[in-house]
This record gives sequence, C-alpha cells and structure tokens, in this order.
Amino acid sequence: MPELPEVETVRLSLEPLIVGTRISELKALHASVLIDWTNENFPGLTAEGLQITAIRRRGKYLLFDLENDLMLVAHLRMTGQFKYQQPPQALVKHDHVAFRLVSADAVESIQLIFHDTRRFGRIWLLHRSQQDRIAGLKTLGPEPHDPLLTGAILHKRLQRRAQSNLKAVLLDQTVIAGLGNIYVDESLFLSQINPTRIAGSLTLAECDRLLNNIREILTRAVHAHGTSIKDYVDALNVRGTFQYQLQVYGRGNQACNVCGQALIKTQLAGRTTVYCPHCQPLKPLQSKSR
DNA sequence: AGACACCTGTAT
DNA sequence: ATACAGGTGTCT
Repeated sequence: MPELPEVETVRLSLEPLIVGTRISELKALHASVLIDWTNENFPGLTAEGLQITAIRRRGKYLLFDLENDLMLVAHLRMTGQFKYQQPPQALVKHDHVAFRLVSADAVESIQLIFHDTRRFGRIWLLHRSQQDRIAGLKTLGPEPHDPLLTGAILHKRLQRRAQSNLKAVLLDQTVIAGLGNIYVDESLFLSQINPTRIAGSLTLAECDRLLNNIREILTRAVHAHGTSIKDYVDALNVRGTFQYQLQVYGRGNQACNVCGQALIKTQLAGRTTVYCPHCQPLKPLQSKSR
C-alpha cells in the first residue's frame, strides 16, 4: 500500500515518539519477517540495549539508526504497518515483530509492533556496512525532492529505458525513488501526459513539467498524511486524507474532474492504470508551437 | 517486457 | 469461485 507519502507520514509520526528511546527487547513472532544479519559479520552485536538515534526515509524504506552503527531497515510493501502502543497491548493476528522500547528517562515502557496482513513486508537488522546487501536499497534512484535532480536528469534516466512504457519506468524504483501506482497516475494526470507513451518519447519540457508535478503531488500528499483507501494508517492509527483529492486513481469509468469525459481504465506494466483520454492525449493538443 | 511468486482479505 | 489490492524479487 504505502508509497513515499505514506512512508514519510509513518516516519514523521514515529520520530518524536521513538528517537531517543532504547530497545530493551526485539522479538520476531514470525521468523521470515525479521532478517537479522548481525551475527554473520558482527557476532555478539544485538539491537537489545541500544538507543534509537534517528529515523530516516529513503524511497519507500524506513531507516532506524541505532547506536554502535547498527540499523533497522524496514519496507512495508503492501500492508505493513507500525503500531506504537503505550501502554503495551496484547498481540493480535498478523503482529510479526514486537519491540519493547524504554524512554530516555527509563520510565515509560513502549511497545512498537510491526503488523502485516499479507506478510510481504520485511525488517532487516544489520550493521551500517551491510546496507548494500539490500539490493532494492542499493540500486534506488534519486529522491524526487533531491535538489540535484532536474528535468534534464529525469529525461536522461527515461532515455535509458526509452522503449518501455512510461508507466512502467516511473514505477521502477531505480529510475526515481518512492512512486507507486497511485502517485504515478496522479502525477501523469496533473502533467497531462498519457501513461501509454514510451518513456523515450518525452520531451525535455515534458520532463520538467512531470518532475515539478511529481513534487507537487507528493508534497500535497504528505501534507494530507498520505492516502488511506483500505489499510493504510500511520503509527498512531491515524488515516490520511489524500484519497479525497485523487483525480484518477481508483476512478476508472468515472467523469474526469477537469473535462467530464469518462476516465479510461487499463492495464500497464501489470498494474491497473487510469487516465483521461482528453486531458492526457497521445499527441499533445497544443503542439502547434515551433 | 511479462508472468509468476510471495500472502491474506475483501468484493463481486 | 474468481478477481483484485498501495510492492518488489526472480525467472523466463
């Protein structure tokens, strides 16, 4: 479920609650969800007893920095969720990893649960030096808001997969980090670019516009605390509200909010894709200029 | 590039 | 019973 805005919202909700706390217990309730690499190269190192010094985000990954150069890296995939529970509560179905945290003054006992119905999500415990072993993290493309990323650079990155569907290329995390099915469709709609085009066909001007609109959509979505269609909530069980601003995602066959024409629903790159055939024409309407 | 796999829940 | 879901890794 979660894309960049949802992961960022989880990060923002956790940051004031857990940074500075100490992990007193880390327990895997389902073995496959917690991947512990510390013993392979750093026998004896454990997360237990260590303080959480920061929580960062890279693409759709959450990075918890611990003392002693250890890290916890988490990916929520489709239905993963962190639950901050203070006081601690009884475990429920699909709770897979349980943290007990102790506040900096050692007074409060906090429970942090990784809960995931579909169990696609993962948490890695590793030393900083082992980060590159997470292939998806190592090969991650630029952050959409990286000031070094420009329309020209996006254009160049699209050229590397020039013959592929634009939709597929924007979903590729090695091209640009953090976009998923919702925000690709919304960004393309705002940019008036047809998702069925091949990536190599975008002009430099279109890449400038697209990057600006990706940033605009992601910024708005973070301000709205993400999109909650079904499962997604932040670490305090709060739903986002960006679903009320969606223009195309989930609106197949409905009327376009801009022109009133029926939105097209199709499959691209194996994913349901919705766009407006009038507002996102294959041939730009205004391309009379030269 | 595309199919399939990983899982479970929900809607039709 | 079948299709589909906010993601990604692997194998044709």
